[in-house]
Amino acid sequence: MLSFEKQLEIIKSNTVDLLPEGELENKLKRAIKEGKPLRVKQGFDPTAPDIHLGHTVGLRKLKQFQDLGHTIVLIIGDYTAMVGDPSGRSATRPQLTREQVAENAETYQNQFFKLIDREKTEVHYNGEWFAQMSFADILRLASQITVARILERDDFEKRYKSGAPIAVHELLYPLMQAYDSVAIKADIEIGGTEQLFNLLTGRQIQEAFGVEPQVALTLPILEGIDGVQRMSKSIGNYIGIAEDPKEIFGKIMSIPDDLIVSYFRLCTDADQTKLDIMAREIERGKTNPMMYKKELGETIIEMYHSKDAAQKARADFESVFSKREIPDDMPEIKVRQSDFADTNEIYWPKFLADHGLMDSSSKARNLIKQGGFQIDGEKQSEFATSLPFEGEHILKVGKLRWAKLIIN
RNA sequence: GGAGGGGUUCCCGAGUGGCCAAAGGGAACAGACUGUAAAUCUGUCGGCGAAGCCUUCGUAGGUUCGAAUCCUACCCCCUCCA
Repeated sequence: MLSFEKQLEIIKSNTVDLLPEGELENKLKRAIKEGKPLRVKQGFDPTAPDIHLGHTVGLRKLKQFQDLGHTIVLIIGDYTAMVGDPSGRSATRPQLTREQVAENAETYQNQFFKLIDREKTEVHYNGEWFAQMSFADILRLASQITVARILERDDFEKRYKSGAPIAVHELLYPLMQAYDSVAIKADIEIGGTEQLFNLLTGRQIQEAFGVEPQVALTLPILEGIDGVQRMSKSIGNYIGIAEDPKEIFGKIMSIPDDLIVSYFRLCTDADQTKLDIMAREIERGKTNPMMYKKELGETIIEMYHSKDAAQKARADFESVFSKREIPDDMPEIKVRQSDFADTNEIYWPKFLADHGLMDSSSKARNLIKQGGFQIDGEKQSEFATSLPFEGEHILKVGKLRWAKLIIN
């Protein structure tokens, strides 16, 4: 094990809250002295099966603990998923069925262990204890906290005041998460800043059940690629680690520039010195933010896929978007001249819609009007091309869609 | 059980008899610009081979020359009082 000071430094990096003051120090000292690793918990509800960069902030912190020799305890919240964490939510979440949860949990775990050493991780489903509980047990648990206390939370308070509905089972969520900490005797629990209440409730409930209270460690919340809301699958502003490298690279390139540094900080191993230099250079306009964004894209793809994939994704992006080259793989559309014999021309709006390049011919017509349709690199301003039209042609529809048209 | 509020185009949200394919915002898309799929600006944003027509405002009927707007029934959601 590393020295106390060194460990503390690593653990504290990037954290927002570490409560209560000084308690981590005590636990850590004791752990080192007794050679007994800390039990570090984080739970995930398998509400959606894909892990995205937002999740990796916590997972990477767990990894640090793991590398320091501590024990990671992963809770897969199959029961809590049936409630849906109300944290930061303004509406009741849809409840999932057992089947959906089981399915998601499976996919989820496979992705977990891209970051964390499977061998050294303890995995629990919270169904392990919740499925056993009787109604009397639930009452006992529920009696440990007051409604006022739960309603203190920002999100509930807002919903309550604004008259938005709060279902009773939602009130149970913090207690369930807290009880997880009792069940696995967590020393530390990790979560995003919006989890602070849940984490602190954990302490209270642990105490009530005679377990030493955990330390609450919160991490910054990663913004989604829209740069506004937190990264979340349901909002659709996420980058999944299992996504296609090209897709990841593209999404990274589309994040607002002022997110670059925080993405580097929270999602990569870049050290503080590098982050400082980067922030300064971007601010002074010394380096084009694009350079860092590309580096970010490569770094992240390399972490979850491979160096090759990273380089390829970058090269593809550069050729298609920077140099405006034609991509090497594009769908082919094969047609015959005789297909258009009745009008003796190809009417593009309909053609593009029929071949799935546009949603509808109205939209296609607009796109052509706006100059977004090219044949062999030439903007088309006419809706139709008269017939004899043969051979291979490259169609560019908007900025992203390409197709090779083969007519004979 | 009682009283009240509401369901509008991808989302939020205006609209209370014609001027409404429906304000505004967001998202999305396109163009310009840029060594970014960033930022910014402009435009488009139900469907139809452009006129004009067709289908949309919870569902089903009805009133009217004409309904998102009025009436009836039904479904769903929410709040408050008990």
